[in-house]
Amino acid sequence: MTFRAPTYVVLGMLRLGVKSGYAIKKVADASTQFILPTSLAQVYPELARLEREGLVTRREDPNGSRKRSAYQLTDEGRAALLRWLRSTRVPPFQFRDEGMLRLYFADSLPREDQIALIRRLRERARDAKTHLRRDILPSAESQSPAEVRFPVIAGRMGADTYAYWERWLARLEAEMGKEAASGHNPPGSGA
Amino acid sequence: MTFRAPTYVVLGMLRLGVKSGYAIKKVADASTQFILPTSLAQVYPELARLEREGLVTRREDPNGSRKRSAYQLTDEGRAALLRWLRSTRVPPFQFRDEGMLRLYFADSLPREDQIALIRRLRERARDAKTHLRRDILPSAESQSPAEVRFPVIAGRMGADTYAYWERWLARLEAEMGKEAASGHNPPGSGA
DNA sequence: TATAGCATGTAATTAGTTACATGATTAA
DNA sequence: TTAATCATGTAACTAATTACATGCTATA
Repeated sequence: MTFRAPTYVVLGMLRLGVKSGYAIKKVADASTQFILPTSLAQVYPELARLEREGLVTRREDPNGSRKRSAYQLTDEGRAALLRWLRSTRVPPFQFRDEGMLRLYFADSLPREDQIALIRRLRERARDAKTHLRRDILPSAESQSPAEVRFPVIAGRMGADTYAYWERWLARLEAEMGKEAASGHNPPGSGA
Repeated sequence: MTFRAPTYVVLGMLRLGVKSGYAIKKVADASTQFILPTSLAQVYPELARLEREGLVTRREDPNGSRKRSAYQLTDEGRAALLRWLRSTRVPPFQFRDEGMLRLYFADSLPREDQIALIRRLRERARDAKTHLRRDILPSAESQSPAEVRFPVIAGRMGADTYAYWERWLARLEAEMGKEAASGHNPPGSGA
């Protein structure tokens, strides 16, 4: 049995008291989404597999006459989550971001379009920051009990990172604009 | 014909004057790797496909008696790269990072292990920063001609982001350590 | 009464990685 | 002479997304 990150999204959500597959997807969309997107076609097979392997148990939990399954961690499931959290093997960072890849190859563009690209990246960082601070963090702060602090900490790390990128790209944009205004145009630039 | 990010790694590398599939992989490993990892099993079929669709042309380019293919962009290939760079549709940021996911679920850990997790994440950020600044950026600065600046800019953005995370996590680590030392232990914390 | 949301799943497709296979050349 | 690097590809597998399919319930 091998586990990947989506496995631990499911185990972690169950640990936080989320019970059904549908609810895991909903809560993930309003929280871990910004770290790792999760789809229902991952969640349901993963729950079935975790049950087969004894990390979770399932019971019927109908909502009125609408049927529903409630899952909870077994001791083994809790242990697996802890082992993962404690594991010293942390995979390397990688941005996997198409926007940053565009920045890498931006030399092919004329100066004007380079600046436009940087502006778009900055605006995206600003929007992501605003989204996290306005839509994600408040609900995480209010909905989770006092002893649950790390969802908010992780959300702040994300929001602060976007804010950092916004500043970083604003500075780059300003520098590029100044160069363009002063007529400084390095040879070979442009399409 | 649909294109994804790996397609543009290939087109972008060809635009920068890299010629063979093997060389694309090598250069990517020393540059775009930190944004988007690239494997040979992606590069070769992608080159074949781009040739079929007329975005690149291939010619024999033997190295001594060892055979080799040299690819270069067609006008259509250059246009496709420019269209992508100019496209206003920028996919949303997402971290896709297992380390940050661990942070999100760290409430299950006892205080001591929470601090250890944060320390590991900080050390990983420090190592990634050092790697970029020491191994990646110098070669990008020396190897690329003067009119090619964006590989270095993207590399700096990456390195500065890691440096930011290092500071951010150091601050969090210090705060957690202080709380632990002062005996402040919120109810419900721990495994 | 019809739309949105709750709830659970499978099928098909697309994407990506790892392993396999081959062979030449160069440097230790 | 042997290990590393150059060079090109395919096969097999693993992972992830999108689309499909179904049916109930609450609300506008």
